[in-house]
Amino acid sequence: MLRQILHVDMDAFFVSVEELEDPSLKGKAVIVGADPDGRGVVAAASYEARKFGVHSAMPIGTAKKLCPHAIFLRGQHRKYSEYSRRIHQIFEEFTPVVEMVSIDEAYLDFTGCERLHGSAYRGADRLIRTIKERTNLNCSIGLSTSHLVSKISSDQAKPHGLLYILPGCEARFLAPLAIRRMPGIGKVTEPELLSLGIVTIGDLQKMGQEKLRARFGRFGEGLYTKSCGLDIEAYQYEEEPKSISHETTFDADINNPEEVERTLSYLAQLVARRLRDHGLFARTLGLKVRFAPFKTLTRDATLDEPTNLDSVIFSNMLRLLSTAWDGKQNIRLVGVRSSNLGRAVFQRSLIDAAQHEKLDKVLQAADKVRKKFGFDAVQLARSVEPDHAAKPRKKREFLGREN
DNA sequence: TCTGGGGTCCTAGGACCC
DNA sequence: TCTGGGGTCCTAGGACCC
Repeated sequence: MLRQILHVDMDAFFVSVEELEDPSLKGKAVIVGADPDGRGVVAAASYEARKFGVHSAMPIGTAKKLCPHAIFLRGQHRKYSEYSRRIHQIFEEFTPVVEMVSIDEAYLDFTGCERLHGSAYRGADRLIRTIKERTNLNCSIGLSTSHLVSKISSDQAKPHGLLYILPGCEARFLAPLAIRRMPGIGKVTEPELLSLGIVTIGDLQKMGQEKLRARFGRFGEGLYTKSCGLDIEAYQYEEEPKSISHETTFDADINNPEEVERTLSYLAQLVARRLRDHGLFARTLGLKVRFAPFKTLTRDATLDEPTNLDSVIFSNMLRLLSTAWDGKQNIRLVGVRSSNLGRAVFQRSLIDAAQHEKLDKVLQAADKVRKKFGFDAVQLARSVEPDHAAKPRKKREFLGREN
């Protein structure tokens, strides 16, 4: 049976939600992202703003220069999640096989749904109209026999379009497209390929599997397979995270050890709480430091006993920090990462057991208070500033990019 | 242009083991 | 007394995605 895979992508999702909340924004240059006078990036731009060259991931200062008259918004992640949930519900009315890949994007498998929808094409058309009727949001859909081709064709269909690639026409559809359209080819690989005279996906097809493998190894082999429109493998849905991390960029570069430590303490607590929320323990802890000139380094430590305790994570961060920083260079960003995650109950030494049990109870109580009053209601002593705010200099709204 | 934050996956070298 | 081969784990860095 021919597979029928849809890739559904919301059009300018963050901006469109903002327009629903405030219709006066419609048709204007709107940019959702960081503080335009601070250091950050664009999360989403309206089509009007894009005419000035603004796009997501661009430094926000650059966007302001290109489009000074734009309306700059910080973004309301809760609202976006709410709409995302509603859209997800609509998807599930169309097929049981739904994979949300991000807040505004999903794969739907329509294989064998003819009795429900007629052709997959008609089903996709009805889905676009249903989403519009029920949420007043536009989306674009790519439809084909593979995830990869549908993903690329939804991009080509934007805005508010539906593109159906007939079975057997995948390679022909891809051939004229620029290599940058291919997921996995980014700002580093693109120039590398261009320098070899590879400009379009068709050039990849022509080069052939052997040559690409010789030049790029396994990555090249994958490139060839993808250029022909074949999925490398089925998408598997991971419900369990592989890592949990938090990081923060300072308003201004700093070299004050107390402030660095206070921030690490705060981040360690964020990570630890999320581990406990998931019922997970981390065996590997990582520190990330970005210095003022954007040079980034990481330091890892693997523990004998997995942990989800604030204090254990924090003390390891201090240890790693001492190996990474001489106190002289200015620091731009610090991050705390936990990985090697597992659920397994581990053995503690008997002497520690009672102490750990006490600590666990305290932490559970803290998590409860936080659920009620917000994360900042309870803090490790180390992350509280001597005289005022109980958090690092800056607390940001979520600003994940939408595409 | 002066570059966020949350992730995933890949590579490569060294330690260590048999 | 100039040297193995395979497997696994760990660390560091980097590309890429949304």
